[in-house]
Amino acid sequence: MSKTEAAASSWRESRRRSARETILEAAWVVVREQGLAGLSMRDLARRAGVTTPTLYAYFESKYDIYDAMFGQAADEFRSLMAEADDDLAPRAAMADGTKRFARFCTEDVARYQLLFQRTIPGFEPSADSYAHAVAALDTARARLARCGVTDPRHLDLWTALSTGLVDQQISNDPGGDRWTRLIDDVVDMFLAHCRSPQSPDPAATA
Amino acid sequence: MSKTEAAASSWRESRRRSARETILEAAWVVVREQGLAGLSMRDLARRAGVTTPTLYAYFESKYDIYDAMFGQAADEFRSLMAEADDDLAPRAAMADGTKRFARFCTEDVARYQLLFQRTIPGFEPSADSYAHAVAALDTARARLARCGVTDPRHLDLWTALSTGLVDQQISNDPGGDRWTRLIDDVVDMFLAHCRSPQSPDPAATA
DNA sequence: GTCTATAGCTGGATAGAC
DNA sequence: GTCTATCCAGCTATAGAC
Repeated sequence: MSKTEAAASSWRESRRRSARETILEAAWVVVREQGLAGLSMRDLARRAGVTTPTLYAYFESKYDIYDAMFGQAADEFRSLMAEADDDLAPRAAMADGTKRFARFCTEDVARYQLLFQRTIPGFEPSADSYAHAVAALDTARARLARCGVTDPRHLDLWTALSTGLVDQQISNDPGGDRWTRLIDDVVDMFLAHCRSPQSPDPAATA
Repeated sequence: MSKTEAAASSWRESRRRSARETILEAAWVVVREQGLAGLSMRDLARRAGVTTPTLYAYFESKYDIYDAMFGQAADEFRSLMAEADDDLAPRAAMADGTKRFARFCTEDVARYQLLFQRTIPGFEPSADSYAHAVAALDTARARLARCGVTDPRHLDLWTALSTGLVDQQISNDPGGDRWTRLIDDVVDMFLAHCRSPQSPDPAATA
C-alpha cells in the first residue's frame, strides 16, 4: 500500500466527520515542516490524499485556508489564556499567564508566526477570528490590573517585555529555555518598576 | 524620454564608478518597496535599467545579491554602534546606544529584517559579513559592562528588552515612537533590577 | 558585457468528464 | 465531489548573437 493510497484511505474514513478539518490538519503539518510561506496547494493536496480541485471545493482560495487556520489558532489561544487563575495571588497569576503565553508561542512556531507576526504578504485575518486574539490579550490586561498596573505606558512596556522574551527564545534557542526561564525575574523587575515613584529625568541621572 | 531610457542613461553614467554598487542601490529601493521576499531578478534589472543577464555578470545568484546587501547593512550597523561615547556617563551611554540601535532598526525595516530576522528561506550570510554584526553586538555588551552588568542572564534579559521594544515599534506603530520613547524608562528599570539584591524565590512572594 | 530569446520550473486556480 | 488535464503567470537562470 503506497503512501498516497494510505492517505486516501484515511481521507475517506475521516470525511464522515469533516473534510475541512482533515485538510486543515494536513495544512498544519505542512507549515510546521516547511514554514508558513512554504504552504502550496499542490503539496497540501498530496499530503491530504486528494487533488487540488478538491481543496477548492472546501476553500475558496489559499488565503481562505490561512484564515481558517488563523481562526483555529486564535480560538486555542483565547481558551488557553482564559483559564481561571483567581485562586492565585496577583503576581503569581501574572507569571503563570506569561508562562502559558510563552509555552503557547514556542511549542508551535508556525502557529505563533501566523497569529502574531505579519509574515504572509497580503493576508489579513477576518474580523471574526481577530476578535478572539484581542479577547485573549484583554485577559492579560486584566492580570496586570490585578497587580495595580493600569498606566498605558506600562502596558506597552509589558507587551514589549513578553514578546521580546518569546522572540529571543524562538530565534536564538529554539527548543530550550534560555529566555523563558527569566520570566519570574522579569515579572519582579517589571512590577518593581511600576510601583516605584516616577522615574527621574534621564538627563539628571546621566 | 521613457522611464526605462532614463534608467539606462543613469546606468551608463554611474557604471564608471561601480556597476555592482548601482545594482545594489536599486536592490535596496526594491526591497523597501516590495519587502525582502519581493525581490525578483526581473524587477531588479528593470529598476536598474539593465536586463537580467547583466545582473548575472556581476552576481552569481540572487543569494549572492542578498549576501552583498547583508554585508553593506552589517557594515553600517557596526560603524554606527562603534561611535565613541566615552564622554558620556555609563547610564547615558547605554541609553544613547539603545536609541541608536532603535533608530537604525526602525528607519529601514527591510534592512532590519535582512540583518536580524531569518525571513529569507535558505539564505545564510557569509561568515565575513556576519562577523561585522557580531562585533557591533559586542559594543553593546561593553556599554552594559560599564554599568556593572556582566551576569549572562542579565545580558540575555537586555537583548530581550531592546529587541522587544524595536519589534513592537515596527509591528504596531510603524513610523511612530510609542515604544522607542520608553527607552529611558527601560534602562532605569533594567539597571535598578540588576543592581538590586538577588530577587527572592518566586514562590515566596506569590 | 550586454542584449534577445527562452528553457525549465513551480505556483494558484479552473474546465470539463465522470 | 472528485478526478485528469491544463491554463497562465511568475520565477531563476542560461544559451547564443553581437
